[in-house]
Amino acid sequence: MATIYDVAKRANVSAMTVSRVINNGSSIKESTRLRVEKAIKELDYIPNRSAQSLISKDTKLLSLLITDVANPFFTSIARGAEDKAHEKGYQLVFSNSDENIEKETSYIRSAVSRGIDGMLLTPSGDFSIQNINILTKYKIPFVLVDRSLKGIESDIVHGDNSDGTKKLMDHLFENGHRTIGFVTGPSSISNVRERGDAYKQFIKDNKLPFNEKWTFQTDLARMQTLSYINLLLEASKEDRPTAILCSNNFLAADLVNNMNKMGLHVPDDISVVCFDDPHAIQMPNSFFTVVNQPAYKFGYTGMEMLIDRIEGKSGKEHKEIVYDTELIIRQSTKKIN
Amino acid sequence: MATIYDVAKRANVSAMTVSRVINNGSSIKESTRLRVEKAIKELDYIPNRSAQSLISKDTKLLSLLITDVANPFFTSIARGAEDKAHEKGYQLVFSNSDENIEKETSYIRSAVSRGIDGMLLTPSGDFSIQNINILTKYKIPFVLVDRSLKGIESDIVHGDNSDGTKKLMDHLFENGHRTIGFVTGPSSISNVRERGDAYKQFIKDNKLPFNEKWTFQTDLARMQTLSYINLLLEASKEDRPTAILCSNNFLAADLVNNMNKMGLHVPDDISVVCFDDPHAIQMPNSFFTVVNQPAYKFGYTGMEMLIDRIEGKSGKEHKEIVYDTELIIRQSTKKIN
DNA sequence: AGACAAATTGTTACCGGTAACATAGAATAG
DNA sequence: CTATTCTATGTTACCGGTAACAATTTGTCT
Repeated sequence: MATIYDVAKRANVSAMTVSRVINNGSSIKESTRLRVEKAIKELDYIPNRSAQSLISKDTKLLSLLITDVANPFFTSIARGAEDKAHEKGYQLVFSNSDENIEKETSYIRSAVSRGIDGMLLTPSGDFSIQNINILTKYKIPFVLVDRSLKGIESDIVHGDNSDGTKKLMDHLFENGHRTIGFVTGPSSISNVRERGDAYKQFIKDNKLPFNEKWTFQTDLARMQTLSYINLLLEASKEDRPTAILCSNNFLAADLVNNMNKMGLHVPDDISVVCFDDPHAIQMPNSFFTVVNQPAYKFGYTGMEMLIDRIEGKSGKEHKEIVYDTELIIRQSTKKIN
Repeated sequence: MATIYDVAKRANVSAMTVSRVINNGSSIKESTRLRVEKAIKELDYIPNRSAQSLISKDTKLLSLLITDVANPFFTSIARGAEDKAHEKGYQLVFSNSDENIEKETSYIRSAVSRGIDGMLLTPSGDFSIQNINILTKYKIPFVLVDRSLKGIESDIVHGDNSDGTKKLMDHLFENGHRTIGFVTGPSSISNVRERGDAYKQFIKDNKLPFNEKWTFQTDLARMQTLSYINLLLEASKEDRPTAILCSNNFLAADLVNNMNKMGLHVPDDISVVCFDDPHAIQMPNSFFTVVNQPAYKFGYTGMEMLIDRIEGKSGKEHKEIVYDTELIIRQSTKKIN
């Protein structure tokens, strides 16, 4: 690997002059510049970023910490984030926390160690605050995506969870559903809470029957929807909810896959709706009725906010961007009498 | 940001001793180790990887260069690659080349500049060889995924394209299809060639009618399937293929989406099959009949090969891993008389 | 106790860049 | 024609670690 000294020697100048040529520093004689550029080309010289970072304190490296790229929602975030990062000359390290706080901690520590310039992240839950504190301690700018953190002031991009939930509930209500179940994640996640609150609010506002039993809270990493399904199967048909709201696409896919296995049919036996499309691209014959969030924009805009902050282009106060959701009616819901 | 010298001063030892404690170097007195560890904790010291890399010549950073994370096939590769990388203590920079050679070049150059230890990549096409040469020049280990490169010897993971194509064609043939169209990408991509060859071979072997007209080659980035559909619509029903083989999931989704818009129905008017699922997770009511490749394994195993090579655990000869494909029959195909 | 080996810790130099300051030669001014 | 200011380039030191070697302390053995 050629170093700046190799180039310097070959061009018969000092390393400093080479450095100036590379960073189009001031006052280089044309003939010198040409000689240096020739040497650079001949040696295929590429500057060593570690050495540069050691001085400049920046790395042009950003970190994207999401729970799982395989989830199309996060895939789109990742794609959006990478697009903006690339646009601005940054590169992106990505990590999957799998909703696991230890994994999150370890990723954040290595990101800091690597000297990343900033981080775009979806915290696994409120306990992630301890991890955020590492970032704060090291003065590393960060932007939250999709989930806020109790008591943490920061730039953030997310969707309108209350309104999204309401859209889903409205749709079910308009289709005759009155007993609506709720399958969701751990309440340490802000959007789970917000969606849960909106769900309860809707039930209250519309004086729907409420039975704690039909609310099922599960781990987002290994969703145990089967036990919920067993509960459904044990209940008499009249007691059963006629529709279920899932707070998350993966949960919904898992739920319906398992329902099929157990002989419960969607939407004939029960309607199912959820947040976020379970597929990244537009598909013919899509199944789920969803409230979709502009995940790509989450990533793209979040990254933009992050870079603005890194480059000192944002004010002291923190920005919050809330995107509208869009109801897409498909095959997983059905009108009932 | 605390440095090793800050820790050293606080613990009343030399920087070297701190370094030894961190890397559990030999012979440190227990009392010293404790004192140093205390100082590390108190200062929240995290070693600076740029400084370490400058000496060690490694960065524990790997690069994953794929064409598009948003494509579920690549999403799964990314997830598999990240899992293995994390297991082995590496972090992953990811980039989307979008089948664009210039983008690929620029990504590779910055990866080299960054001092990545190795690269896992899906080259955009045979012209990517010039980019591979940069890696070779800098002696950076790499592993190819999904696509090989004419005349380049390297570690590689991919699926069995010929057999996969044959499975798809067999399925169509068994369902009565005789005139089968082919929608594919540019022939500079190895798997496109292999699938195309297998397609032609099948037609020859089974003495099926062949009409060049029903083979459509398009850019994988902006797929212009509409013009193909217009061709179909112009032809009389008898001349039209009764089934189409797409060499790629995105192409198939785009094709069918556009067909729906134009009033051609799948599978009633025409059957469609393709390589790779257009969704990353198992979905109820999936639409496409596909030949699936174990994309996650592509990423996971590819990364394993890469790390083995980096760490000098692989022999001189290059390894090629070929995975079997799996035919999954769903709704996009139909038996005809 | 003295000699030597082992254990523990320190010193120096260097990795590959660049900031800050220094210097030589050319251009401009008086 | 000398003083002064640019212009172009070089020198030195340092970023934060660690390898290699040096020095000191402690332990072991006869």
